[in-house]
Amino acid sequence: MSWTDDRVDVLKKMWGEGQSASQIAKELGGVTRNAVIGKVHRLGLSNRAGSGGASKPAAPKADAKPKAPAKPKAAPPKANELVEIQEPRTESASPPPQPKVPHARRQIIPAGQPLPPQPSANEISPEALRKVNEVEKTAKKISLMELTEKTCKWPVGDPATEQFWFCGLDVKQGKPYCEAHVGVAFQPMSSRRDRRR
DNA sequence: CCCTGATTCGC
DNA sequence: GCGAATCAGG
Repeated sequence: MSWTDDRVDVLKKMWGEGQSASQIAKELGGVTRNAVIGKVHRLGLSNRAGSGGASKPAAPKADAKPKAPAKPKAAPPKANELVEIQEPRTESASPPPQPKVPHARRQIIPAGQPLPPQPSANEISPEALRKVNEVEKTAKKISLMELTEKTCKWPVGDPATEQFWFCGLDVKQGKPYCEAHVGVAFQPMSSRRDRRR
């Protein structure tokens, strides 16, 4: 495969959108992410700015924020616009939505066997715990059979009841759990030491 | 282990 | 110009 004009076009577009080199490579096909990165450099748009020209050495402030949406597809209508703040609580006093699942986390753990890591008296960062609780709401709640090498295997609930499922979110690479659950699963472990090759 | 981009250097 | 190998970091 060679860098035809339109392929370079796709490259530029995607790179501009903040797509990763590997994603671009996948999209294009026939090239590796290395090829993409190499090309990106040769095109001189290594710095996710490219547009405009004015290649500035960039400010020393290397502050990369999580990419801005940047969807200049449609020109934003400007001028006289009234920002109307919709007061969420008008006359429509709809009953409080209760997607609340009969979860209810008891203090006592029924199981008698190798229940999962389940945080005990351990001191886990409140941040991590907060995150987990949040994750449990958005969890995919998959079943045992649906577990794969890439799904969080963090169990929720009591296996003896119907309210039992596995998190199922994307794992945190290598780990058996998603990011949040890895957090409470094993915080310890000495920090990774310098990995020399 | 997975992934990112950056660089190098033989082709 | 190209991109695999390698580097450096998350």
